[in-house]
Amino acid sequence: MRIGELAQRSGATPRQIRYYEEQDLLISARTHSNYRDYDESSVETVVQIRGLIDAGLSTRVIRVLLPCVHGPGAELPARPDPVISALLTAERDCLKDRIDHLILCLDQVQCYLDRVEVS
Amino acid sequence: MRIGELAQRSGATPRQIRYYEEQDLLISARTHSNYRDYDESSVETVVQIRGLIDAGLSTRVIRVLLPCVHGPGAELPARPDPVISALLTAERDCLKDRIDHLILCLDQVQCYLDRVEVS
DNA sequence: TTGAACCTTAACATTGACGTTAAGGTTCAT
DNA sequence: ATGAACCTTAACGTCAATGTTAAGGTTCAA
Repeated sequence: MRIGELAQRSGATPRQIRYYEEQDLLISARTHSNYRDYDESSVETVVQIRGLIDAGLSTRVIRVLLPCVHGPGAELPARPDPVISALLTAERDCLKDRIDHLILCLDQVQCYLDRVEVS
Repeated sequence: MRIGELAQRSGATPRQIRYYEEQDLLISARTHSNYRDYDESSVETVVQIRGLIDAGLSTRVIRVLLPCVHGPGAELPARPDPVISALLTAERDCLKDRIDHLILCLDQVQCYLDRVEVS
């Protein structure tokens, strides 16, 4: 599929998709006329990226996370890189903190809404 | 306390604190010499703001959330504004999605780390 | 075969959340 | 009473993620 369809189906803009490719989060084949050509799995990938970016992660971090975020069946690196592992461990801790904070925030917002609703 | 102390105790920079004030997330009294003057509760507030911004929320959203995020004992508006409520409801749903996404991501990163660790 | 709707690269513009610098006033220990 | 360490406003710089525009090539239905 071409970039327009991928954009529609993933909820991103073509500009964003091109940017993600530029940042090495995504690759594309090319048609004979140099149009980007995507397969079905790209939709899922772009949705993933959008979710992570919306969650506040940078493309730099996503670049590292993404290969590990394709389900428990994803390919493992032949020789696991300790630098990557350290980076991911740090990022995991960061994610935990972020999640805790958001949950706290969510609870408080919900609490507020409950009180307003009832009154 | 003055801005330097608040910065130290909250873990923010003076620049950030001034920015939050500019964005109406924070207010300050002034000394006779026009220095910003904060009370103890400001520390907590700035920490809150930092957490929310780190979590990916914008100051525009935080401006609405913040009055509702001061614990279950916070003051309720005299006449609850339906526009605010709607905004908060939308933001709550957004937070839920964000949290779900992050948890999924965390699980996958953890799963990856587990597999690398064991090998 | 043409024109509307797509695609390409390149480049400049914008936005949010700051950092940094400049030019000056304040506080306080010595 | 002075100098270091604070504070003020104002303004310009930066960075990531994206919008926007320009100048063109491609596809396809009428």
